[in-house]
Amino acid sequence: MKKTNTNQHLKSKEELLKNAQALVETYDSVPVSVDCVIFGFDENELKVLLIRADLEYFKGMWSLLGELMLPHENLDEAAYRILKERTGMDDVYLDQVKTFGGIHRHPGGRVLTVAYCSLLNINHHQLKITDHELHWHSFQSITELSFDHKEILDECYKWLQKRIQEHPLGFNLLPDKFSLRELQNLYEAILNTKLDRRNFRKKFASMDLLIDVGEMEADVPHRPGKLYKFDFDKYEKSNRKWIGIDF
Amino acid sequence: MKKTNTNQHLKSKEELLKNAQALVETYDSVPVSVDCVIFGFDENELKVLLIRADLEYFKGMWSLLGELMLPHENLDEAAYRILKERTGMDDVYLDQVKTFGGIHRHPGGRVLTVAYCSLLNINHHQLKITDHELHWHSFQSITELSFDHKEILDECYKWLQKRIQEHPLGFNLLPDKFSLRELQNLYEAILNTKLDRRNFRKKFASMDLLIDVGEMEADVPHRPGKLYKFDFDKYEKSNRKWIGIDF
DNA sequence: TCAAAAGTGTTCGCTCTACACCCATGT
DNA sequence: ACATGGGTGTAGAGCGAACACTTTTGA
Repeated sequence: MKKTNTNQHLKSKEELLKNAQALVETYDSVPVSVDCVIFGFDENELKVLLIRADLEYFKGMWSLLGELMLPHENLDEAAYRILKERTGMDDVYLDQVKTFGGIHRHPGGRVLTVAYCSLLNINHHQLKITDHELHWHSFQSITELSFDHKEILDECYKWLQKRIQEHPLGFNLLPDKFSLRELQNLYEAILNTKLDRRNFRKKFASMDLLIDVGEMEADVPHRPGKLYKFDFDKYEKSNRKWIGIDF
Repeated sequence: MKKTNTNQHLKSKEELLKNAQALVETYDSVPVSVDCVIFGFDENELKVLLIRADLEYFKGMWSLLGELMLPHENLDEAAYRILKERTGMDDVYLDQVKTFGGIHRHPGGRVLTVAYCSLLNINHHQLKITDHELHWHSFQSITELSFDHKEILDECYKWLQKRIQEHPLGFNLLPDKFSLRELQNLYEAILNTKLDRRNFRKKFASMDLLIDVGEMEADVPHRPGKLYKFDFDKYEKSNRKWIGIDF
C-alpha cells in the first residue's frame, strides 16, 4: 500500500512537471545576453576593456564584451565564460550590477542584457585578440559605444564609485605588490577627487589589511616607496563592515 | 548626387537592420518574468505581500507577485503593471534589485526573473483579490516560498536594510502623518535592532525633513505624540547624500 | 495613582580634517 | 644641487553613543 501511494505520488508529481513544462513552452521568450564592464587601472587612469562591435550595424564603434547566455549556464557562469574567453583569467572579481530591458536597445529586435562589472589587474592576463580588436580604453575618453553600452558603462561606473567606498575592491585592480601612492592614485581616479596623502595613509594603516613586503619601488625618479600587498585572508576572516571609507 | 548618396545610405541602413533582425532571430531565447517583493509596515511589523502560487506544482505554497514580461514593455513597466494590477497603486516606490537566472528555478523549464522591490503604505491601496488569495505576511514568519522566491525575498530584504540607511525610503511605508515612535518602530523592524530614542529623534530633527503637522496621535492609551509628514519636495531638491544614517 | 510612552540635553570619545617639514633617490 | 614624491604628527571640529528624569494621557 505504501508503494502504491508512493507511486501515485510520483506519478502525480511527474504529471505536474509535465503540465509545468507545457505551460512554460507557451511563454513568450526573449534572447538574453550578458555584458561585462571590465575595469583595469594603468598609467594612473581607470581603463575599460572594449571590443569592436561585431554587428555591422554599429560598424566601427566600440562595444562592451558581451555574449548570449547559453541554455545550460546560469548568469554568473556566462559572465565568467566571457571573461575567461577574452582575458584568459578566471579568478577575477565579478558582480552583477543591473539588467537592461529596453525594447529598442538592439536594432535587430528585443534582446535583454544583464550587466556585470569586473575588476582585474591589467598586467595579469593575456588578451585574446581573435577576429575582433580588443583594447583598453581610458574610461574618461569614452563618449559613445554601440547599443546602450554607454549607459551600461555609466551605471557600472557609479556602482564602482559607491562600492569601492564600502569594500576594499580596489586591490583587484592593482598588482600584487603596490605602493601607497599607487593605491591613492587608484582611489583618486575612481572617485575623481584629490585626497589628502597623510589622511589616506592613516586610513589604510588603521585598517591593518596591508602587509609590508619589505621591498621598495624600483626605477622611480624619486625616493622609492615601500611596497605592500593586500591581506585578502585577513579581510575574508574579519567581518568588519567597511561601510564608509569616508574620504 | 546628394540624393543618390542619401538613398544609398538609407538603403544600406535598411539592409543592416534587416541583417540584424535576421541575426537576432537565430538567437536562443528564454522567458523572462518580473517578480515584485512588496514591503509594507503594519502593527510594528515588516510585511510582505504574497499570493498563492498559481502553478499547480507548488500548490498551497505562497509566492511573490510575478508575471511574464510582455513583448512591448520594458522591465520597469512590467513591474509597475504588476503592482497596479494587484494593489491598484501606481505612485509607488519601486526599484530593480537583482536578476535570477538559475537554470532550474522553474520546474517547467528555464525562466529568468528580474526582481523588483517596492515599498508602499499598507493602508493606501485596495488589494485586488481575484482568483488567487492575496495577503500580507509578516516578513519574519516567512520560511518557505514557491520557486526560488525565498532567496529573492532575502536578497530584497538585505537590499532594503542597506538602502534605508542611505536614503529616506522608510516614509513610503508609513501613512502620510506619522509619529516619531512609528518611524522608529519601522527602522527597528527593518534593521532588526533597538535604537536609542533620543539619538533617533535628534538624527531626524537634524535632517530637517519632517514637517510638524500640528496634530497629535489619537486613541493611544498613553500620552499622544506629535504627528509629522515627510517633506518629499525638500528632499528632492536637496541633493544631500544620505550616506550613513549611522544608527 | 498607575502604566506607558512622549519629550528633552549633556558629556565623552572617536574619527575626519587640515596642514608643513624633513628624507631618500635619480638626474 | 635640485626636483620629485616618500614619510610622518598634531590640534580642532563634528558626530555618534550613552544615558535619566519629567510630562501627558487613558485606564
